[in-house]
Amino acid sequence: MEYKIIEDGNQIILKDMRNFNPKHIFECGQAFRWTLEDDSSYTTIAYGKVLNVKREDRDIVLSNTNLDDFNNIWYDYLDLARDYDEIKRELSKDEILKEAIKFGEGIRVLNQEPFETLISFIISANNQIPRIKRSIELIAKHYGEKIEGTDHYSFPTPETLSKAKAGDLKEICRVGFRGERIVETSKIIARGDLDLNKIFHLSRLEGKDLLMTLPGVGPKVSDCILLFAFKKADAFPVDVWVKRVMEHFYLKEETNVKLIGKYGAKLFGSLAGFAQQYLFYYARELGIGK
DNA sequence: GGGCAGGTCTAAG
DNA sequence: CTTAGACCTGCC
Repeated sequence: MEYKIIEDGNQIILKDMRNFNPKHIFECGQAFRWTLEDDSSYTTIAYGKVLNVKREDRDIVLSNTNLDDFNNIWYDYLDLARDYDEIKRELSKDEILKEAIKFGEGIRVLNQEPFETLISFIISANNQIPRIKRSIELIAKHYGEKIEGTDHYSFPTPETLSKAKAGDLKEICRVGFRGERIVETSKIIARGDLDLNKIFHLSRLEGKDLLMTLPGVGPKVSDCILLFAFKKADAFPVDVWVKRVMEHFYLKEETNVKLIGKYGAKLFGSLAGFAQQYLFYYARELGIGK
């Protein structure tokens, strides 16, 4: 580990932290509960806690936390055990990825909570980031628990969401036609008919088959959940942006998403998920194909 | 006002 | 097994 960890009051400071750019990490479409503050730091609610993250020169400052939470929660959540220099070195053998990495050099893939990730990406279907974020905040506010001493709310449990009315989700939380899918999926999880934690021990393809039995979870959403919550780094979610960037730089012709998914998985192998994040950020920054 | 956005589901071919 | 159409919503 090339950086140093320092505890200072309610802060944890990662000294000389490389491969960690908050904008790249929190605005690359993998997480929806990070908000940009006036001081250009980012705040999130996860694992029932509120965390603020700020880059200060060469350091990353995590505020409103302590060493215990850092070790038990944030170290894994922020994927701090992973060697991104090595990943970038490997992926840079590909000339296009080498360019993409220049844009999103500070990207990391977060390890998020399974149920929240599941519901969040059901909401993401045929949707836009600002609206996805708003719906998730509204769901937390109406169905989650207030976090003591703050104005923030945790994301609700499967049990709570399984008792929600699809109509309320639609009218109050603005999720539209995804309301039924959210309730039905929550019921399946709450009943224990599908044990999400089991997926940690499955291969990507086995996990994908299991997730796709849930209402609202198709090929793209399942890959996102596998990558962002279950550490399946070989998952290669193909959304419209990845489709555009792959067609533009690699395939040179219109190609259906299923084929692009196979192509990416084969080309990038066990690092496909990281490649996808760099390419996604690159495509959006450049507005490729728009 | 019609079109479209970080897909999925359904009903057909 | 591949492929159109519909689908909530909010902003252009």
